[in-house]
Amino acid sequence: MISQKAKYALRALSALARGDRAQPRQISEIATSQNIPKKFLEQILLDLKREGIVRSLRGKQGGYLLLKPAAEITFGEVLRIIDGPLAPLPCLSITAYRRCDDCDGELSCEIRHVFHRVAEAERAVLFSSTIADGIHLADEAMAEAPRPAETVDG
Amino acid sequence: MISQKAKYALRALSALARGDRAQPRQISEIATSQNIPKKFLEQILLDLKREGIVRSLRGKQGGYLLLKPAAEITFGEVLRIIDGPLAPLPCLSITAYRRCDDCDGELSCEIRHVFHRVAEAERAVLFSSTIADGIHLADEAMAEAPRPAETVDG
DNA sequence: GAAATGTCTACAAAATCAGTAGATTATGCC
DNA sequence: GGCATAATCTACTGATTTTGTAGACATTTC
Repeated sequence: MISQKAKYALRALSALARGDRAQPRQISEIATSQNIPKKFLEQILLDLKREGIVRSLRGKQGGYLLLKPAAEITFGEVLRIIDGPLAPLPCLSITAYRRCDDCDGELSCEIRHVFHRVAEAERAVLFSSTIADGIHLADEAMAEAPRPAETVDG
Repeated sequence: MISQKAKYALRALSALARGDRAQPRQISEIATSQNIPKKFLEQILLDLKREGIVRSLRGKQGGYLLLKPAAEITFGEVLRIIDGPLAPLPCLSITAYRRCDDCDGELSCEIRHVFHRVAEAERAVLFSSTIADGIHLADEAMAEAPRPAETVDG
C-alpha cells in the first residue's frame, strides 16, 4: 500500500495538471477540491517543490505551478519523493541501497532474486506512467462507462 | 518495502524446503540458521500453519514440515498471509477491497487506473514465483558467480 | 514423569503515519 | 508604508504498526 500522503501528492499534481499551465493555483483551492487537509497538503507541496516538480509564487495571486509538463512527471518519481525507496527490499533499492543486516550474501539469498523481478516489473509501470496518463485514463473511462438511459426520446 | 516479518517467513520456508521433505525441522534450528529471533519466528510459523502452508509436530522429534511442495508455494500467497493485501490502493485489493474514503468515483480517479497496472504487474511476478524458484535462482547464481582464481595449476 | 517440543496471550519499546498549531516571510495592492 | 493574502518553516501530537519479549500452557516421546 502506498501512503495517504502519496495519494494526496499524486492527486494534487493531477489537479494542477488540469487547467491552465500558466495560472497558479492556491493550496486551499486544491485542498478543498480534492478533499485534502490543507496543512498537510502544504507540506506535500513543499516536498514536491524542493525536488523540482512544482514551483510556487507568494503573495496575492500566488500559488503553485507545475515545473514540467504533466506528461513528463512519472508516478515513480513522485512516489520516491513522498514515500521513499520503491524497492521491496533495502538491498534492491537504487536510490537508497542498504544491505539486509540479517542476510549473509546477496547471491545466496533465496528471496532477493525473486524480488528483483518484482522491483523491475513495478518500475517498468511506475516510470512509464505519467500524471498526464492518469488523467487521460480517467477521462477515457468516464467517457465510456456511464451511459445512463441514452436520451433517445425525440 | 515488505516487512521484516515477511522476509523471515519466506526465508524460513526456504530453509524448510531445503532438505528432507519428511524430516521435521525445529523452530530453534531454523531460527539460528537463518538469523531469526526465535520467539518471533514461532508466531510466524503459527500464521503459516493456520493458513495451511506448513504443519507441525509436537514433543521430542517435533518441528515443522511443508504441507505443499515448495514449487507450489508462491511468494504472493505468503506475502498476503504475513503482510496483508498486496494491492497499492485499498480500492484495488482483491482480498480486502475497501473504497478510498476521500476519493469520489473510482472511474474518475486519476491514480487508480495507473496503480491497477502496477498491481497486475506485481501479481504476475509474485504468483508465478515459488519458494522452489527462489532456491533455484539462488543456487544458480552461487554456481555461476564466485569463480575465484579458477584452480588451474596442475 | 521428565524433557523437549510447539501453542497461546499479553505486553512493550520504537518507528512511522497522518495530521495540527502557530509563528514567520514574501508579494501585490492601496 | 501598511494591510491582506499567500507560501514557508519548525515543532509537536495522537494513533497505529512494527518488531520484537515474556511467560504460562499443552502435547508428545522416551
